[in-house]
Amino acid sequence: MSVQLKDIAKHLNISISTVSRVINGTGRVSAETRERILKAIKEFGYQPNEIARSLKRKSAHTLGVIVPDLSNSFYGNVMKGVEKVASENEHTVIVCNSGEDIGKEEEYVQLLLQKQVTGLVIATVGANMELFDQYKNSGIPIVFIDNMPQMKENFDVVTIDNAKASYDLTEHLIRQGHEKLAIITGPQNQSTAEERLQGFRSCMEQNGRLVREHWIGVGEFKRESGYSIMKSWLEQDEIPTAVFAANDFLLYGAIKAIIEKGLKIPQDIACVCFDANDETGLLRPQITSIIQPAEKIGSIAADIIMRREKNKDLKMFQKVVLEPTLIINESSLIRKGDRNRDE
Amino acid sequence: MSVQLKDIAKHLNISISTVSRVINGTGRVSAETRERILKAIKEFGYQPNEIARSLKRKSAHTLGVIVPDLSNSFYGNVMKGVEKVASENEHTVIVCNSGEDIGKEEEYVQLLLQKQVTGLVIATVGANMELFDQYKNSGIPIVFIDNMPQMKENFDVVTIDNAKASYDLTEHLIRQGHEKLAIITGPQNQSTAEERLQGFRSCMEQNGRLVREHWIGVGEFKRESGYSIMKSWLEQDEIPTAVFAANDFLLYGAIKAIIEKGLKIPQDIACVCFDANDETGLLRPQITSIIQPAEKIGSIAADIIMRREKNKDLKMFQKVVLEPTLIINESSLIRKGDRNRDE
DNA sequence: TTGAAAGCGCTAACAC
DNA sequence: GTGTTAGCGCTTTCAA
Repeated sequence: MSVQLKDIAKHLNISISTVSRVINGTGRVSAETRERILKAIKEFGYQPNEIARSLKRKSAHTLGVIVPDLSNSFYGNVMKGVEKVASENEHTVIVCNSGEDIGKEEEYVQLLLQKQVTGLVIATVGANMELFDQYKNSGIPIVFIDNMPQMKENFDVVTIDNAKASYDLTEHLIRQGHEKLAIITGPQNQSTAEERLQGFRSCMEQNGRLVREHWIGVGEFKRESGYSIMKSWLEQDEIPTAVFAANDFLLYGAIKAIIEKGLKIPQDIACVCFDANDETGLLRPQITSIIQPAEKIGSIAADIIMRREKNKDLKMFQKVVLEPTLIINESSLIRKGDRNRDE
Repeated sequence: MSVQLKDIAKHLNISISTVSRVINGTGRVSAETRERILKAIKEFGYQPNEIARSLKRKSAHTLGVIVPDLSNSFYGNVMKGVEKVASENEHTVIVCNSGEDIGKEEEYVQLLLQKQVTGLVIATVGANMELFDQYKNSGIPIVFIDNMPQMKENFDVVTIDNAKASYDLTEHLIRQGHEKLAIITGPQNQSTAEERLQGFRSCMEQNGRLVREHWIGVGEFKRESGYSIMKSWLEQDEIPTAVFAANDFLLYGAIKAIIEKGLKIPQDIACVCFDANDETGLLRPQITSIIQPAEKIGSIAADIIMRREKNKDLKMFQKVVLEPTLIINESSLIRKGDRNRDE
């Protein structure tokens, strides 16, 4: 495998450790030999073998990240944040795409453990705690983002207050005069989906609104789910005047159904959701949405790991709760007298 | 570092190598000892140290990927494809975000080399070949996607025919009756940007159209570039009737300028671009665009590396040219009599 | 069928 | 200042 320490040591007729010293800038070496070594290194195109270094130092200088969907721009931004901080700290990052498959997630957790990652950042799609037990006694820090496991007390967490954000979003709809609210959320074993429903519920109750159980749709955080759930509602006699979707894809699907039915947004049905971050500026209608600071979530998560690496015996766990942004747009704004009631 | 081979060997009073054998399923071991070992492994929660394995086998079972922007969904999809194939072959993938910074890209190339990656997939932002020289004699395969370096003969490549796709897109505009075409492209040291301009040019010439040099805008593959270039054109007396953007962000910016000016798409200015893959279904106008098979690009690139790993002495390099899809949408379709000429 | 031992490429204690 | 040497945790000959 190409050129290594001993090659250049032999070439210069000096010991391997002297060469190592100048490479690592550790210990003293005479200016003269240093020169010769540096020259030889360049000449030979020597590159230290990071695997060997990692084995020796017992750290791969690597973070592991597991997300449900790499092509989703929310996670893309999370990755960007993680990568940035990792790189600033001379670490690399291994990405794993669980595809929302809990089995796959589990394999990855294991694999990353074996790869001796410095820490793990994970947007889990389950709530299974046993999975993470091995991490606890391996001493490898693990930071949860987005979805939380049940026993989050023993781990670091960086997230937003989903219930509160959901409450605010719901309140916005109620303030707009809506009585008939429907919600489409995701798998209830994912905490985000569950907390967003909770926030919706508590706001409705707080405001004396009736939550109609048949207008609680549970889908898969995908466009198809949003579409079919909305479609089924639209086939009934009474339809909601406002729809809250727990993420953007669910809403895009719902909107498709609404448009196909010939209804107007927001006049017939107002729409709001999480994560509709419009990077194009061309979405129509423009969506009222809770925007999470995705990149920041990633960078803070990575930062926590870096901190733990420097301070191994940190016993306290932290829960970082970031502030999302509520962006109010045309999809939920009713101009006076502009509304067609459906009955 | 937690439990290791020697621990369970000692516990069972057998040799380390026997334990290794049952873990790897290599060599014969009596059924009885195998049982005892398996039991102990489970009991101890033993996890093999992949770093040590990698050092021994001289392969990290890892792919390196360098992309300009992880939050861009095109690259997100590429990553997804790479990760999928890597995972199927029991490899992990290290991601690096160059941020379109050639210096950073260079550092990453070096770093990944040191990390002993099995192969490198890169969407380079430069055309600098020296950078990749070290790879050549390290024997680590490198696959270029998206942007190509100058001397692509010595490397594998998976891409689309940018010039042809660009030609087709331009031809579509000409067929729509446009005479005054403008193009906004990216940095000319990126082959995609350059080839797309080339394709535009050759189509214009082929069709006897004059290419107006002041309507060739060169920006940065970002929304701001598209906006400012378009804006400057709109401030002049004569404005184009059609705009071709070399990627989606450039176009989104251009559209912003067009709308601000009070002009209509496509009636006043028709718009087309590369990579406007609308996953929301809500973009208005819907964009006529060349869509690249991003995930497939990633998976094929990874596949090439996996193949090279199995067949080290493969001397031939391959150039895989994938077929993109031209999606024709309202942003460039003129209904008869619907056009306002600007002079 | 099992064990001893060499060694993957490097770092770091320890000696000179 | 420089060299010798003992590992890091594992796989894999080679012997027994």
